[in-house]
Amino acid sequence: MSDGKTILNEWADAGECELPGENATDQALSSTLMKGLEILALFNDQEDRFANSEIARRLGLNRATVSRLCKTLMHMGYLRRDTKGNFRLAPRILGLSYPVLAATRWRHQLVGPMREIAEMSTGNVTLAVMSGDQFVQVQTIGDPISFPHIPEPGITGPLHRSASGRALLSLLEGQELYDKLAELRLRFPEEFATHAEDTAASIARCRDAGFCSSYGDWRPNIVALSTPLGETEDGLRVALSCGLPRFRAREDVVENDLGPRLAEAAKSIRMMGIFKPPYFLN
Amino acid sequence: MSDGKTILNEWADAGECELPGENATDQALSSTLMKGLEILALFNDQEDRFANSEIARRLGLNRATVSRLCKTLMHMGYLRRDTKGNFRLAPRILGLSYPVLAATRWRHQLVGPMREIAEMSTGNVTLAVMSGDQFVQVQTIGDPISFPHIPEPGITGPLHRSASGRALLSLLEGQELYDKLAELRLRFPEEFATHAEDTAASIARCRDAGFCSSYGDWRPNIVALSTPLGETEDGLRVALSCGLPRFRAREDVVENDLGPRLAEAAKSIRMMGIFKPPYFLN
DNA sequence: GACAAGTGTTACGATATTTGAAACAACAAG
DNA sequence: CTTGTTGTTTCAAATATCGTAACACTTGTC
Repeated sequence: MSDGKTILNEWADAGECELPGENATDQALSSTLMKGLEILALFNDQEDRFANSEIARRLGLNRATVSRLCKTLMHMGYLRRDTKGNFRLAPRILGLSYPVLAATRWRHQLVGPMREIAEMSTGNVTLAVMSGDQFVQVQTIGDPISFPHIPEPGITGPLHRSASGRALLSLLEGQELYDKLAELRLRFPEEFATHAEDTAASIARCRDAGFCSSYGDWRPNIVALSTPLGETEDGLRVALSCGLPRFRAREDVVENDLGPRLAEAAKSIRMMGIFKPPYFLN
Repeated sequence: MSDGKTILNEWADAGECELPGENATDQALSSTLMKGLEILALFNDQEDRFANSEIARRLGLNRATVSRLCKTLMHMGYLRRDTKGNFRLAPRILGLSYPVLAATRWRHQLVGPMREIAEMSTGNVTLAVMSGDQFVQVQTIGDPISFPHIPEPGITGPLHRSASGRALLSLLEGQELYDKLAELRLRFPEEFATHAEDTAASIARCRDAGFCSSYGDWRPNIVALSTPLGETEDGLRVALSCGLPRFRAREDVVENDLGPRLAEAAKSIRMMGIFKPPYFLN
């Protein structure tokens, strides 16, 4: 409780943060590179193809500019054209990810425990790491059929509006937490305010009970549980989460059975010595 | 046999291809975007961190330029700094890949058959697609421990110097094959010549016997078998491959037992109707 | 068939972005 | 305290990028 209040105070302080210089076109950043990356980031699981003009419209760019950038991206092998002339991501883009996957070998050791949790909860189980103002799933266990989205490494979501994200936030302390919250507030002003209390409560819950829950905060029909695992030696913050379709998740079961069991599983995973434990666990 | 000769002839023709205009700085390509992407592509499973000056040295760029590009990449969330100040890929880069994974749902249907092959062969089994002048693994089954590299989606390799790549090449016919070979020859002039005969033989083998084999052509200590599956509706060419440590792979077993079995498995996978079958299977 | 509206690409000149040199601070090694 | 790194920033010069315009195509309508 008092933890929650403390956080909310830090929160309020985070109101006065660096507005100056941010909205002006940062002359130290390469705008061309940004545009190219923004094109790649446009694609998602719902929209896997784009016409040139559609890209131009969404990013507010000239058609000619998009044409040249896409040509470059194709030349580099990250974009392809399908039979109808639309742009698609080329499989080669997976090659950029591989070094990250290869660097996180500890994932493989957690597959066993994750499977157990998946069976116990009859849900999806995921491993997420913090990356900037998002979490990124790096390992998933689950049935691709029973869910609307396909559980795969690479799914990203908001830190402040999801169980995984909040468990990750609970791993931060002091200045670092302060900075991250300021960043989030800056990036999503309205959303941040809406979810501030829930986020604070979830962070406190992670510290006190070892897990937090979210009822559709991110994906409307998914109830999620998450527990902070800790930090790897190379500085990645990791959380373990579990997702259930809403209709199958009774609140009292989630809070009094599943949650504690997930926290328990996290505890035994921490015994493996992969992670530097959260600061609040002595 | 005659097929192999035909290919070799096409090969020879491929000698006279567009040298002009290629080496000059293509004014239609965005150089800044290319530099940024080259920075990201620098990382691999062996080298997962770089100092600013090291990047500058490898890409022949000014330190100041690299500083600005990396700042941009960090701003976009694809690069991070570790505690020692080195640049690393940020997990968020996985997010770029997810749309590709989500678009290839058929992968999941093949996990079962792939498991069977893995048990049968006691090796790694992978699903690879063609992307530009490389193959990219999109699904892997196997033991991360028994191999020097970690089997994961995102591993890329050469088309002309690997079993997977050659099986993929065997899916091309006519002009398309011609063009692809020309592209490969242009990009790897010396390597291409060295492996030309093996590549031609492997492509012929895929047509005749339904599989091809490679004894360390790509990874020195790995013997690989591969079979072409076909083409998906959205134009991705797919091959199914199997890798074994060399010491465990007796050549006669590979050629007379494992190979035919892999080809057989491919045949039954093709019955699932996911792929447009190779042109040479009427 | 002819027309109109839309798309994607290529020139080309103007302009704005990027570039490299130089200076700086930080740091490590001698 | 040097000396040699490294990473960042500034600034003017230069170059690469941008938008306009024109082109060839496609698509759909009448």
